[in-house]
Amino acid sequence: MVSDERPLTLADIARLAGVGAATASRALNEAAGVAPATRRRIQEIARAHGYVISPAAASLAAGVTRRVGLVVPHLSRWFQATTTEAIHSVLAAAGLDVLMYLVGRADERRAFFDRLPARRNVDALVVVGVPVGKAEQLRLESVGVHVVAAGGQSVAFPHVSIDDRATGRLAVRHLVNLGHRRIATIEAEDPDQVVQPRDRSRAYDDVLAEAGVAVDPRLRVVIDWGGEQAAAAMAGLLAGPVRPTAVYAHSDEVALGAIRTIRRAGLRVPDDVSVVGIDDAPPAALADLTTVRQPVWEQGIRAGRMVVDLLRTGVLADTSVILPTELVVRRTTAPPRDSADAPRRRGTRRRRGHRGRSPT
Amino acid sequence: MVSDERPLTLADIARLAGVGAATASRALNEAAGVAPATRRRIQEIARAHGYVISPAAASLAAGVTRRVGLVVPHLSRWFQATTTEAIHSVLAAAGLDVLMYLVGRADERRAFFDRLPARRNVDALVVVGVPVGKAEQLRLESVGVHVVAAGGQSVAFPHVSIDDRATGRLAVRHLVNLGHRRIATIEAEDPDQVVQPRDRSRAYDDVLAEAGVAVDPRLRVVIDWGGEQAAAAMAGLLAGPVRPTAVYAHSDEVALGAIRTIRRAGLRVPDDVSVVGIDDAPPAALADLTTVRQPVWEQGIRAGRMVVDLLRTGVLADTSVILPTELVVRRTTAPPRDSADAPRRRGTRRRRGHRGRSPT
DNA sequence: CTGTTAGCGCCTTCAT
DNA sequence: ATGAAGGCGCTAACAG
Repeated sequence: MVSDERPLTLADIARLAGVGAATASRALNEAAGVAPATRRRIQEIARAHGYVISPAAASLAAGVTRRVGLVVPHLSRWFQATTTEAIHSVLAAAGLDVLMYLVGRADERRAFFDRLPARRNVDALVVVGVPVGKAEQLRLESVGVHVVAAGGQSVAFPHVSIDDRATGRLAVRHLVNLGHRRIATIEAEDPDQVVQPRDRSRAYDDVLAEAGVAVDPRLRVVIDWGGEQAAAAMAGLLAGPVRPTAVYAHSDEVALGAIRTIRRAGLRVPDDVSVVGIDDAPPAALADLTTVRQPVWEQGIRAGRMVVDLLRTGVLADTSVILPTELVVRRTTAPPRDSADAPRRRGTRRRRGHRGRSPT
Repeated sequence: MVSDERPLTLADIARLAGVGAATASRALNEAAGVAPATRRRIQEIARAHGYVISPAAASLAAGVTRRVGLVVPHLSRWFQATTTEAIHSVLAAAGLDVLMYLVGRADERRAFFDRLPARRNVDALVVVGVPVGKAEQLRLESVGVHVVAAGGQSVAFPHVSIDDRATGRLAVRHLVNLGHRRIATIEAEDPDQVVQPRDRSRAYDDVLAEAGVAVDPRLRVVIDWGGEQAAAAMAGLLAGPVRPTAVYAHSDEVALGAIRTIRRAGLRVPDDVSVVGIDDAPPAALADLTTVRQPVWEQGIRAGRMVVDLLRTGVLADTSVILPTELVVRRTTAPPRDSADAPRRRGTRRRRGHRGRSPT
């Protein structure tokens, strides 16, 4: 078994190549000031002997870690998982290692910023969907780690995200355009306060006001993020005094939960109730859900690039990147059946395909 | 404001506390041999000054990284994301940092094992759902990093997983017990070869054989993993010469895709076609899908503990942990409908439907 | 219990 | 273009 030999050091390689350690170091790091032939020879020897640099030593000597911390609440959430993958792909391509910090619970987040494990452990931090307060920001800055935010609204840092208000408007506007007036809204609040759905809620008020529809508080329900909670909320809505002809959900997950309840109640989607979500996560397509798509992968890519740029140059051209969203019409929305709610036309059932943008 | 001051070192803290560096080191590392009062004082000073140890220096001196590498194909897959979260929670609690290596594509995996970027970067590796061949195993061992596998069938390493064959049997047996005989199977193969569905396929043959039902190759279809592919496959099945009364899908994702197609075709689930999946991922509950639940979080926890034990003691009590799965009956499976009252589009050979009893 | 002394493996001026 | 030497910050023997 080979396992217990002392790993080769730079000095070993240098000796093998008949050069000094400094030259070996320069050669292996693609640093300037080495004769091409020498460099090749050294690299060849290193490769042949399976030499691997000691990150610890390099890090200690050079003062950089070549590591980036990824701070994210939950990987089980599609948005965060996808963003994380995208960020990782960019960082990995740039030769940076990714340290993962999962901070879903508030106490985990506090502990993270308290202990600042990232302090000397990473060169930069990417926070995905985590609220970073002013205090944390200062703390981070004073410690000299760069920070980039993705998918949140941490205006304090360079960030990339979508416009939540415009996104919500797309969804509600679609329902209004179909002729709906009794539109319920299921607002998902993150129990861990990670996501502030404020803007998605405002969008509802905006569009209803523009359409001259009074907001009926009985049609607004706030839940903890999650399909099950949404299902329960929908049950309440169906049992309530005002039955909605359409539902605006803050996410696909919520929308899907609502749909399950509607179907279980013997009602049909979209014939009896239309439902629209936000995200266009994979289950949305499988459930034929009308939703507003946000470019999740792209957000991660952009955030990753920001970090790489920051690490390379120390500065950033674009400090705020807002990506566009688009309505994806599938088969969970249709005009309301009851003509009292549909001034324009009676509900006709659509059979096939029909993907694409909505009548704005 | 933002300080460019040199970060405090252990020596600074030692001086501040009026002790030697060694004592300070011992105090901060909870190592034995420090007077309680002294220790408290040192810790207090360190905290007050916001001292943070330099991982690089500690690592270089001690020869361990206190980092664990997590090798996983995709975070966007529910199984892998959940397992990853679970593993992370255990490792974080043990004070270990987690380095993430995403190797979804075959070339990424090859590159990983070729270059072994983890080589001197981590103390151990957890591989989640990645096939590790004999060659890779030797490579890893020769480098002296511990390896634990989760959710795969890498018998070469300490591992935790489920029994895929038994799991598949649960699903198919359920359909058979309901009285189904024309059972289609949609087998999902990972295009990246990460998952080998062999055992889930065998389960189908097993149970059908036991039930005395001949396997009809026209009812077996193999696809690339994914809901969309499953939807297409289901369309093929419905258009085929033998219409199944039930479908056994290799995963929930596949099952959901199939259901969409069935519904779009104007058929009903489970009245016209029953569908069963595997996993019990969150969308399963939302879609009321009958499925076989596997304890994903638990698998991650167990794998994480294995690593921690390995790092602490160097050995492992249990080197192979197989966790149980269970059938979850929801509303996508039911006995086959009597052919007499089944409206058909094309004539099919009718077989006497054997009324099923209630599911187990 | 505590201090002193050596490195850990590499990068980086400085010479040459 | 290359080599020599110092030090990055910490831990692990040893002494005391």
